[in-house]
Amino acid sequence: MFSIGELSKRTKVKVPTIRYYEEMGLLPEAERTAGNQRRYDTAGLERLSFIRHARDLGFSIEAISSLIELQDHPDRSCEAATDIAASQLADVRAKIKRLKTLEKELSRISKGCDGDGMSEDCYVLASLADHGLCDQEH
Amino acid sequence: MFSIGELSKRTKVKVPTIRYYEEMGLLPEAERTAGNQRRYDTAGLERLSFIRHARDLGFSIEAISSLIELQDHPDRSCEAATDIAASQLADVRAKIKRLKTLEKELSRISKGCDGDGMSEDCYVLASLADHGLCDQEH
DNA sequence: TCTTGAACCTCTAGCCACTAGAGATCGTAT
DNA sequence: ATACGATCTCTAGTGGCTAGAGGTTCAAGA
Repeated sequence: MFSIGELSKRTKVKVPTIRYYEEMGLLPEAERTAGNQRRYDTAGLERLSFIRHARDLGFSIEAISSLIELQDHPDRSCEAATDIAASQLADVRAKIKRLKTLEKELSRISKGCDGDGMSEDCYVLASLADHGLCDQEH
Repeated sequence: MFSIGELSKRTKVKVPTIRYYEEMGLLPEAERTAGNQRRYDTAGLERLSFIRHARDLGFSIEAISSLIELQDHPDRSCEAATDIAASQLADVRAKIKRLKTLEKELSRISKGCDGDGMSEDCYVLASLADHGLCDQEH
């Protein structure tokens, strides 16, 4: 049994975040000492590691909630879990696509400036003021 | 002179968002009718278009604030504006990089499942539980 | 001129996933 | 026994809006 600080160190999840996860129902309510401090065992450690890994991969708290539920009901869990992962993947791909469009536009705008600093018309500002100067929609 | 609703239609920025921008200082306080309703002219329209375009490109409210200040002080503005745009570009590129790592990992995890749905060990759940199964850090 | 009714006003609260801080209590080492 | 770091709960703040309540104003039609 170890403290929340120890759990935090081992998982690299900050202490208030652990409490937040408990409040959100991602972690079961921890056992307490006589003095009301939380104590954890390896089960808690594993669950928090799972949560952290999923968060790192961009899964929402809600999605993680679903995944945790699925862990507890192994029948049909794989299909549903794969769905959630696939949806997360689609999300990530959509974000990449959008960001690539932005990258193109921003690098075009940035390059447009001659770096002179003395020109009375700044291409960056002009581009932002007038969407017509853009290559694509974004 | 036109109403906030008209401005909203022309810029495709929602009415509460316009009020929010005013509160945040991105838009100057609008003139008012005798009955306290906001009225705008083309100057307001242009500034809001600028803001919307910059937001679409992912600039933060704070960055836009700086850009607007620069508009009003044309000396040295180009250098500073280019800096802000470059920093935004770097941000976007960093995000793309991170998302690409996630994409790889997620597609690997998703493919790991045989789609059977009957296997007692779900690869998605196993992968999330054990970071050691991952190819890379993320 | 009067009456609708859509558009407007302000204010508060909610979203997500935390983060920060106050002020009090606990646990452990000396 | 004391010190002091770790923990507790609670509230509020972050960014960039969005939603809703409850009240007022504007403009068009009768």
